[in-house]
Amino acid sequence: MSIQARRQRERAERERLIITAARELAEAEGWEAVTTRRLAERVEYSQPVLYSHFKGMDAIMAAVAVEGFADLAAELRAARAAATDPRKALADVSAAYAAFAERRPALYDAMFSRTVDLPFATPEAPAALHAAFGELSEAIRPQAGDDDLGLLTETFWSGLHGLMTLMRGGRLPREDHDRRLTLLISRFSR
Amino acid sequence: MSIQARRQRERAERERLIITAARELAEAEGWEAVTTRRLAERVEYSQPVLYSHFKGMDAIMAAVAVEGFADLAAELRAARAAATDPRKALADVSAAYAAFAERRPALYDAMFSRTVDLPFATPEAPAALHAAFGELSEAIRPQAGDDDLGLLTETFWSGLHGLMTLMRGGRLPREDHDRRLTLLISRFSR
DNA sequence: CAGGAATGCTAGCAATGCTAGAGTAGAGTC
DNA sequence: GACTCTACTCTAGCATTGCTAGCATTCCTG
Repeated sequence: MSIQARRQRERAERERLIITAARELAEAEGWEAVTTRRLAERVEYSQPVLYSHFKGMDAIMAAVAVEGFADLAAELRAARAAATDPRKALADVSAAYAAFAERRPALYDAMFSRTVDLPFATPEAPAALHAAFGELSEAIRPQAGDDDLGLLTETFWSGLHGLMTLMRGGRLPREDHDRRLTLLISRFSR
Repeated sequence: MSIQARRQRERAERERLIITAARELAEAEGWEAVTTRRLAERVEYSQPVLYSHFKGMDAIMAAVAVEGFADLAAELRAARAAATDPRKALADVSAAYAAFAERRPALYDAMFSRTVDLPFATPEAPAALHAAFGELSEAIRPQAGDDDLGLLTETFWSGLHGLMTLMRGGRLPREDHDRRLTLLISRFSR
């Protein structure tokens, strides 16, 4: 029994190692640089080991994304907790979201842009994703009025997501980012 | 002289052929199915011919994107022209944008999601892109108030783009799309 | 009807995701 | 304490990718 437990523990540790290595590699050089060979070399195992843990590269990316949800949720929560009044809370949470996307673009892509095999808009979605979404919801709740809070959160989130992806793809000039963000918030405020 | 002219014409035709084939292949099976070999087979030339026209696959995708800007601009213009009052114009143009993204997802990705080597937020950007952006601008102008029209257009566009990409990536439930779109428009209306 | 230049093809390279099968530990049994 | 057997990891390889070098061929020019 104890031997099996130790093996399971070692396996879990190695899985974490793989996920961390994949994330670090992606954040350092982008997802296109995360190949099975380079990842295997980094964790000092052969490629087939990766496949004993994950179905394929997509599954590895999904695991990285799940980690990212927790990080994002924590940062949004911190931003909301530090804010004094509701209006500032929305601005601060939005700024935290934007900062996260800017600071960790590869991680953000795995979470929100790349096609990964994860449940999103269902109860089975990762708990951390619900947590992050909940932070956005609470931040915008004071501005909901008669609108459905869930729908409003989704729509505001779309605005944030669109701003970040279009800017990062070179479709929007960087220098106006702050003004666009302010404009988005003001239009979503009653 | 005439011979050179004919050759140039034939070359241009073949280039169009390549672009069209790439777009059709992408729209039928997605961009990951557009490989140099399949594309070459489709246009009934060998692979190196593609490289005599384009620097690589990215450049082919960029050419497809430029074609797409013209299509989108035309559809937005038609929607705006058919609308009776300003409020309806914004709704119709937004719906046309969403319909375009839904109907031609691969084309939309090349235009707005994939990283392609094209100038966007500069005067050198494709004229058709400016045209499409201009349609959005005119549609939202009545709602601008004291806000800068360019920034407002960019921000509203980000909202549309975010809605479509998140929904298509499975991050937002499809069934609420219309309500989210309505909500976005209402928040951007004065 | 030759000479030459443009043009398209065959063949191949390095790298990709993924897998089959061999080899090697270490755990359980007498 | 020796032995079998299971579980695990690695080497080697497949099919496919984007891209390129160098050879044929074709067609225009004089």
